[in-house]
Amino acid sequence: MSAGGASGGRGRERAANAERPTRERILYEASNLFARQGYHGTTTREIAAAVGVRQPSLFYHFPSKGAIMQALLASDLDEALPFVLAVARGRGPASVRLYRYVRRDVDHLAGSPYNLSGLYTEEVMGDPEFAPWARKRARLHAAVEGMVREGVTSGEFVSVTPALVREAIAGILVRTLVLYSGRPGAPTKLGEEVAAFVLRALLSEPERLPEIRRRALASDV
Amino acid sequence: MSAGGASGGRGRERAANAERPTRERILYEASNLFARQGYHGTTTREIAAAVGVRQPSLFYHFPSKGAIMQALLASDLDEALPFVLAVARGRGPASVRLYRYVRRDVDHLAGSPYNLSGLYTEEVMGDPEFAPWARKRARLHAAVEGMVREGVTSGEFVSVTPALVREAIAGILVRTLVLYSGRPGAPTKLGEEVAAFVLRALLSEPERLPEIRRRALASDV
DNA sequence: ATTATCTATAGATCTATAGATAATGC
DNA sequence: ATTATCTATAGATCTATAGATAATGC
Repeated sequence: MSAGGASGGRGRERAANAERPTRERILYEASNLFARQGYHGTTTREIAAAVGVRQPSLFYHFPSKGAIMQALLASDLDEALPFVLAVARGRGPASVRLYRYVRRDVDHLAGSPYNLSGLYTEEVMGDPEFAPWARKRARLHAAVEGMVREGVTSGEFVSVTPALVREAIAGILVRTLVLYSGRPGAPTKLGEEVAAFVLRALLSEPERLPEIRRRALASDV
Repeated sequence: MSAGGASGGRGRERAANAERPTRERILYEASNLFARQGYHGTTTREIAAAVGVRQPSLFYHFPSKGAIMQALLASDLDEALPFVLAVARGRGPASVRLYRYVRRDVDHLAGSPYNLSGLYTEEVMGDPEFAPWARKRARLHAAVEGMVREGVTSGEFVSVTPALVREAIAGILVRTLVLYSGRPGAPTKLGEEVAAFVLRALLSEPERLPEIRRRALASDV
């Protein structure tokens, strides 16, 4: 992900520094500070200090503080949203598709080089500056809610309030992120465990879980 | 709360205003702004505007912006923590106790006059100014994790990572709060639905849920 | 005298810009 | 010439204090 370069042919950014490019380090340190202190609770001075440069140097790499957040949002949503939409529209039982979504999202989030747990807070999602990402996030949530609703309609899932479950899933993802994002030591089967937790909570016949898990694995390429 | 009469003769707080005391309105409006914009993303000027007073007037009622947050934290934690500790230490199966905790916490949070969903964010819990409340919150989490661990040990619950489930439960509570706190229209059985969701996810024998629910109801006074 | 508000503003930030400086690439 | 950093600082906040003002209670 990092190797290819996000924006085409930059090619000479390692001028005075043989290690990771400053731009990457800004994103990394900012993501950790946003996670711990919130977006508005983090100053550009703190980000710069964590990176080891002076505060104005950030603005050589990003036009504004908000642009740092937007780069982090893009790094997650531009990959996560297409996947969820594809899974949600796919064929097969809602249970298998929801399992695939949860497992993949957890592993993707936990495996990110950044700590993404400060991105999907109300202070960010409710800020007009980030409205385009809030809309993407809403589409993702709608897709999840749709899968839950399908499962309830077909009888695969017990009778639950889809909107409530959608939020519950979002809450689980965000908090497991708080525990494990960016740090090592995350259980290798984190995605499996969280997906199993969610599916057990929903299935009318929980004994189907191993079968669902098998089918989800089979549909990965 | 005490409605109706043109102007009652309670204390002397109704000096120039027959409605709810300014202090209460500050807490109410601040809680909504904190929920939508975060603590650091909300200015004292915005709080004052929502209340309908000038910015410095807030400081007649609270010594600082942080004191507003602390009053909100106290309104929740000073009631929630003793309850969880009592339930966690109580006798009976872990399943019944966890059910009671989740149901009661959800209903308590959703029924609060304030919107409490902006309180338990990292930007607040990680701020040294609110460290005493973060510690109370940590004790609450430890009690929840303890109940999960007991259930796993006794075989009542399937084999899960207690710390992960503790965070998942916290995430579910926070997000359902985002949906329903402060507003009307919350399902009357919100606490029951969320508690059932969590217990289904954990129980080795999900068919025990109705029995657990019955026993939880019975142990309420 | 007490309660509750207001206007005015001090002092401390915080983001972002301007312009200088140094190192590398051609 | 380009890349990347620095110092200095402008301009816009934001929290909190000082002191005036008005209404009510005794």
